[in-house]
Amino acid sequence: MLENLTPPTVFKCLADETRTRLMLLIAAEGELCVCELTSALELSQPKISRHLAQLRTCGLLADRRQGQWVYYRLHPHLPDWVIQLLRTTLDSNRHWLSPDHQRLEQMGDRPERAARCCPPATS
Amino acid sequence: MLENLTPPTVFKCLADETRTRLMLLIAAEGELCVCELTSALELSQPKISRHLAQLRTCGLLADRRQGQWVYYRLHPHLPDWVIQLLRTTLDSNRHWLSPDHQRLEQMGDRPERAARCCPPATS
DNA sequence: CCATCATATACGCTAATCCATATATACATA
DNA sequence: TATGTATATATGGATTAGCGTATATGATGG
Repeated sequence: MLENLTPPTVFKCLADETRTRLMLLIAAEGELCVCELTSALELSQPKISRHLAQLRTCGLLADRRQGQWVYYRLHPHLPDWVIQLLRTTLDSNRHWLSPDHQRLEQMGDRPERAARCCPPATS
Repeated sequence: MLENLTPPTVFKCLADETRTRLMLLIAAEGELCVCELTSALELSQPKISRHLAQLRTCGLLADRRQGQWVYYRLHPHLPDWVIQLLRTTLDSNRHWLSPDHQRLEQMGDRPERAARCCPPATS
């Protein structure tokens, strides 16, 4: 699903309120785990998971598992125009995303994100 | 349908190959009539018309009638981030749109576009 | 008026999408 | 191995979206 990122494909991936909120929040924060996204969006875990899987399958998101948590980030090979598109949308719609953002900030017991800042010394 | 242009709304409007092609072609050309779009996209007239109506209803396009032809253009009150989004997408996907563009160029008997360049002298 | 061209809409159908609920998997800790 | 937490998927049903065909509307030129 790498180079199938034509414009309509990308728009279809984003054509759902839940998925747009997920993508913009992740674009703003860099990396978030499923439980953080579930809290921020106040939606059921299966619903969040299903939409994340869809975004992963179409190549917009990448995931990594760290312990019991799975973290999602923008796919590292995302074409530049898609990143620009997300930035533009994000920058002009902070107010629209702010409820999600606030719930994320106020969430207690957010898991530590160790692996990214302390990669293994070898290789 | 003016201020309902939230990100997911916009993405939903664009989440169809025909509508993306229509929007990008219009964004590139400024203004096109239904018959030009039908030729460029090589699709049936009702199909084109139906998608144009959808884009007009959700506020992305505006239309004007000139004689027997109806011209579509980007809606004049489109928020800036939507315009940017279209530009970004267009600039990085010219190759994807080029078959449509070529068929448009090669189309014979394209209607004259008089009204826009020669507005009435009064008012 | 009547015929024609351009465009819009109505109708019936199929296919895709989204959801809630239930269940499965993976990891951690005891 | 057994339990709990985090995440993923399967299933079935309801809604929506898109399509082709047929028809309606609206302007133009006899």
